[in-house]
Amino acid sequence: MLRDSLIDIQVRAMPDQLVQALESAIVFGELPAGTHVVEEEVAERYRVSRSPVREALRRLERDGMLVRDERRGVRVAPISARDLDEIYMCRIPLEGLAAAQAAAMHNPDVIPRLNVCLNDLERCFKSGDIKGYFIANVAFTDLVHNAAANSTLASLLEGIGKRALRYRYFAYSTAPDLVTASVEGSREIVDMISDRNQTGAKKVTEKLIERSWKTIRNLIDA
Amino acid sequence: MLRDSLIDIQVRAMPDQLVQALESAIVFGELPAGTHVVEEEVAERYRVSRSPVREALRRLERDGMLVRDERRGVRVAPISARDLDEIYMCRIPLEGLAAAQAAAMHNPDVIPRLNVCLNDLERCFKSGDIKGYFIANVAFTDLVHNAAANSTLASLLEGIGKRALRYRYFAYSTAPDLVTASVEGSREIVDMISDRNQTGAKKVTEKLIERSWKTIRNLIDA
DNA sequence: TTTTTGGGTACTGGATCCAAAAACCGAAGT
DNA sequence: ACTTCGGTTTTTGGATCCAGTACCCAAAAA
Repeated sequence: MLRDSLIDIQVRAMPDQLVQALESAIVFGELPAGTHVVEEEVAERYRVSRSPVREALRRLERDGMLVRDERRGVRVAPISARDLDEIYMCRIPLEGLAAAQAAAMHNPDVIPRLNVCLNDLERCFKSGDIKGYFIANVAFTDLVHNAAANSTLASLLEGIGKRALRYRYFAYSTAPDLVTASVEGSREIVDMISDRNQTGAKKVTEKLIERSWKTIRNLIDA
Repeated sequence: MLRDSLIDIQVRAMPDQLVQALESAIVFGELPAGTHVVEEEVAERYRVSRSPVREALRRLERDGMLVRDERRGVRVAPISARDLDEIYMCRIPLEGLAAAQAAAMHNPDVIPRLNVCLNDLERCFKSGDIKGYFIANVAFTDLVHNAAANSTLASLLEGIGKRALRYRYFAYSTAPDLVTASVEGSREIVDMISDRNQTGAKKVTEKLIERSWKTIRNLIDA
């Protein structure tokens, strides 16, 4: 039908786009921690009214990217060692579970897609394209999350994954050589998933994240 | 001044109140799964405009209590064995982590408070007060979550905890004797926490939740 | 009788609008 | 010079308005 071919012109709802835009601005440090975000300004900047902006801000608040002072507006969430610890403590078991489930499901056509991602990852790593590396990395983890076939788990991970990304971008952009371990680890995870090795996938994933945690932590403390 | 004495009647923000109200209506089955929730009706029912209602609905959607069909509004999320499985699969490691952290922190004055909760739990159980039992149970788990001193973890658990509550209320109200295991398990958890036994607390918690999962699952399948 | 089409209705999503709280600023008084 | 008070401005939070879309039903066409 004609409708079917036209229907996806309306790609995404407006608040989604705003969330996307603000989110990456926060992750990539264009909006530094603590910046006061004013509804009216965002609305003007993106040529929309305050309604969709308000919704977008609420969502970002819920994801922990923004914090709200009642009746005083929102500001970009501060980053801190404490916050980092909280996030990673939660990420470890959840990412582990996702990897294990992905291995358990063993959807045959995710392996090639994971490999494609892996290549992107390596390419960006070698060419020193930090931002590109992060895009590829998000795509990779998203694939794993989807392969786990648990939308509840996926949405939990999406939220804290983004928060983690802030710290990771901060860490990797100050010490670019950190990505090495990440690339290796990702390859190991793919191996475990294609072997249907649930506990293996879980263990490898948890180790990788734990290591990432420690490394970032050291960098922040310094 | 008179104004000052009146001003704090407005204890919480309006959307919060709406979330609270709708949430419990959903958990306790007053709004059955699939019910179409119309913004205008809710607004009229609670004597507010659509703005705060919209925000409340967005939040409930985000927590998985409501689902949205683009441009067609929201309805109460359907319940299903699949959904139950997703929730519990996530709850197990997270609740386990929370219990372990609570044991690690060992804030001395949470133990008596947990015991108070435990008594409430037992009393409601004995008098067959299902709804009261649930209130006490939420208070209990909230205490554990707070004792873990990880607000990120707490907020993750708050979200899926509520979704789980729907299933638990459904299960317990059809087979009231199920609560027995829950009361015992809760006591064990308190013991582990006061012994500062992290792995023990984790194990016991995970077991308890896993058991609850299986039981509810059987009931749903039937 | 079944399918299509047109109009009417209902509801969401976005844009204003308005009130009230908080931040800002400047003048007066200590 | 420093604080305090009062008015002004900014900005949030809630109410209302308007446009666009999906749904329903009835009438016309096949």
